Amino acid sequence: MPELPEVETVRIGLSSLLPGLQIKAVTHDWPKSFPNAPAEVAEFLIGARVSGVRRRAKVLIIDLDTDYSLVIHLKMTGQLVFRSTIAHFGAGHPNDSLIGNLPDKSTRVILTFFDGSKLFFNDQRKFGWMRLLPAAAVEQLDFFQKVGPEPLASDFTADDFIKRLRRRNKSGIKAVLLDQTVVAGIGNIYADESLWGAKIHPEVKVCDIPEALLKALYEALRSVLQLSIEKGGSTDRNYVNHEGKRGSYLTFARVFRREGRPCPRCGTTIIKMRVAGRGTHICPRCQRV
DNA sequence: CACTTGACCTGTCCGC
DNA sequence: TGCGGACAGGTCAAGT
Repeated sequence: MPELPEVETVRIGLSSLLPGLQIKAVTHDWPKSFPNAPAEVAEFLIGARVSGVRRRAKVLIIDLDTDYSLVIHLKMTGQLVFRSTIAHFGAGHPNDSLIGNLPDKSTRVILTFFDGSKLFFNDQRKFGWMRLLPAAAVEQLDFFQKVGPEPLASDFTADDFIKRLRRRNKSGIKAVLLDQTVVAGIGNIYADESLWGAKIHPEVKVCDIPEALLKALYEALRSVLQLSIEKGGSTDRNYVNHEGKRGSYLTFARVFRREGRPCPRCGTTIIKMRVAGRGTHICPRCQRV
């Protein structure tokens, strides 16, 4: 669920809060959430100061002044919530906050800083993880070696996009969009939204899609991702930002989670189907190619 | 090789 | 009300 716009929203939030903070303590209740703790934690995490927060694909990277980095993948239900003082560890406004007192039963890791603030890594389904790695080792991770380009990078062109799609010419377009080695950061929500935008059926093979439609898909994908970042991402069930607040993109979604409701373009009822093993939302009239 | 399926997990929702 | 099963869907590994 956290896809590129959700992780980017968290990055933006934490970038204004974490740099300069010094780590005092770490607790973790679920070994797989922090698999290489505690081996190197005492030496390279405790006492370290945060020097910056980055994102690559759906991965968040918290850089430390020990030349180590915390690499974090939220997978489906991960949350990173920052609370500045004990007084604020309680619930936020009920209208916009999905979580209350922290830690709660899905808290896996807590970073405590010397000023009393805390960063909570919550993960209901325990698929997410956090790893402490030498900064130089981060880009050597198998995932980063294979992951495709950032779709919002200024130098990522429609030609680049189409060339990469063409390498999977015989595969269905949705499966290709979800393949992180083709383009980074796209998940189920933005695959469905961008395919609707370009009027492409998710099961159509790449080789059967006209060039002009692939170019439209490039434009739709970039504008959907950009809009979602502006709206703070999508909150379907679990996603919250660094303040524990929901994102509002789904208010603007055209097809995702809108089965049974009219297509905003032609009024045809949106249907839900299964493509590439995922719940997939389409307008059966608009998306016929 | 490319695709599909299963595993990793928990919470929610639906039908009986 | 309780209970089993389907479903949610990011990524990797194993199977077809």
